[in-house]
Amino acid sequence: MQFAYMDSPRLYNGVRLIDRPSPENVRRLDLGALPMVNEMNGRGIYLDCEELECLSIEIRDRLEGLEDEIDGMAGQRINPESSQQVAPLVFHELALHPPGGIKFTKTGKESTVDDVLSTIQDLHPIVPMILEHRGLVKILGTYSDKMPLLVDEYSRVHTTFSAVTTSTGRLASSDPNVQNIPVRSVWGKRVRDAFRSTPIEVLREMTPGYHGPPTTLSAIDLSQIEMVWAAHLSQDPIMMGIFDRGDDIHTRTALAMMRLPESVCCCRGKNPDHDVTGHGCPVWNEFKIKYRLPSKTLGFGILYGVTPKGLVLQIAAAGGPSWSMDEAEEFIAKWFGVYTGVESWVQDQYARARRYGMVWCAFGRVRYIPEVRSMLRGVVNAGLRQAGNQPVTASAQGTIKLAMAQVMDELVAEYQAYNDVICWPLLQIHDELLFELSTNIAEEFSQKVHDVMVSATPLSVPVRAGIETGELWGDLK
DNA sequence: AAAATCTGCCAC
DNA sequence: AAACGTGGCAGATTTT
Ligand SMILES: Nc1nc2c(ncn2[C@H]2C[C@H](O)[C@@H](COP(=O)(O)OP(=O)(O)OP(=O)(O)O)O2)c(=O)[nH]1
Ligand SMILES: [Mn+2]
Repeated sequence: MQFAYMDSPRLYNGVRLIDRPSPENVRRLDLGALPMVNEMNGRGIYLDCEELECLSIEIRDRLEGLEDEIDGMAGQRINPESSQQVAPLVFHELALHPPGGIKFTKTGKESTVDDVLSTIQDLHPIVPMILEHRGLVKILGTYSDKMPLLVDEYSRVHTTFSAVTTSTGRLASSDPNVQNIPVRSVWGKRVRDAFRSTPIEVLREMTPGYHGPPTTLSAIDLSQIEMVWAAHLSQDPIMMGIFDRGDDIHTRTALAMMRLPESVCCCRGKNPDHDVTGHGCPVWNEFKIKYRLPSKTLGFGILYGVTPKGLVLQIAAAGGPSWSMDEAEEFIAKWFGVYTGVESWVQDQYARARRYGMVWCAFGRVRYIPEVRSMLRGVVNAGLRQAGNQPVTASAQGTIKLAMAQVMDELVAEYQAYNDVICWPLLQIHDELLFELSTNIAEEFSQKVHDVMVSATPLSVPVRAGIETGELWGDLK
């Protein structure tokens, strides 16, 4: 005899989609992901230290030149890393005025954060040099100088993934953090290029008796995963329609931001001349970097409660068009006007936070939101934004954690049992899994991982994922 | 001199 | 940055 209500079907390890707080369910979910987490922590990823040492030398060289030029223009010795030296120089001695006015840090000092400086970088050549200096020091200090100090005897970097650190069910990576290896800047990408598949001679050293082929890296990345979950959770028909058609929401946002007609992005496959969304299109790569990337930030920003003021500053910092607050407000309203179901779902989360002092994700992972009881509006609003964010982010983590469990138990176990086959889970980067694989099994294994990832959580819309394979991590894009 | 804080920036 | 969210880390500055 069945009960009258529908139990949600059990997914891998008996985990369920369940719309109420459920610590038992979350426990199953998290414990299931641990075997792969442990495997990753123990295995490490090969790092080409010589490559990074060369990079460090080049960066130091560039830094010296920059420092000379900066000092020359400033007319004094100045440390570009010291915001307390940079602020008086650019805002007062050089009298450069940000369009949005000088901003202040919470302790009342003049802020020289990138977002502000980039709005005045055309006013004086010293500004872009300060910004470049900061970027290079960051890469040098955090990555190219530091990482080689952390490798083991086989030149592998072992991070520590923690599953009990975040309030959203994400993993955290530390010592070193491998979830923020640069990828967006030209210099930064060279850091990522130093993470690569193990040279065959090192492989044989690590794995005596290995007679298989060399290895390659393979990354499987969930597509627009939080937007997909937002569509599923809210059941918004427009957003669901986008994913049902296999469309790309970040690209659509980009086109809207550029104020191009809908027809441009709806003509996919029909009018190749104007179809900037087609991957075969020669302008696609440029489009992706110049417009799709900022549109990701824009779309997630709106979904997670960006204010008109915040949006204006965000667009300006990205070097985009100069919008008024009214225009930003209108864009946000228009976005929620299109995805009305998402707007009401977000409002439901706010109401839930206010009533219960907590929200929960589709797996029953709870986040307490005590901020809603504060007397301070700013604190309350921050709490409400967290309330809108956690259910989406935590649900998306459910998808990848289930995949990690199933891939480890079923696929990695199988392939590691074969002779002369390397099948190593290396890293998890929130919605992406990185493996090192013998080249002869790379394609079929990656395809199987892909299939597990996209079917781990059956949603109202298709979950998609991309596979990229290559020797260098930096090549997987 | 070491510890704590502030500010800034890398990624998803 | 006062107000998209989640993290970790480093250099400068301040406190102990
Ligand atoms: N709130 C917020 N979340 C972000 C931001 N950037 C990334 N995320 C979250 C949401 C994404 O779904 C998830 C994975 O990041 P990705 O860079 O892979 O973006 P996404 O998967 O949406 O697009 P993709 O098709 O992979 O290019 O991380 C951001 O700027 N703000
Ligand atoms: Mn992704």
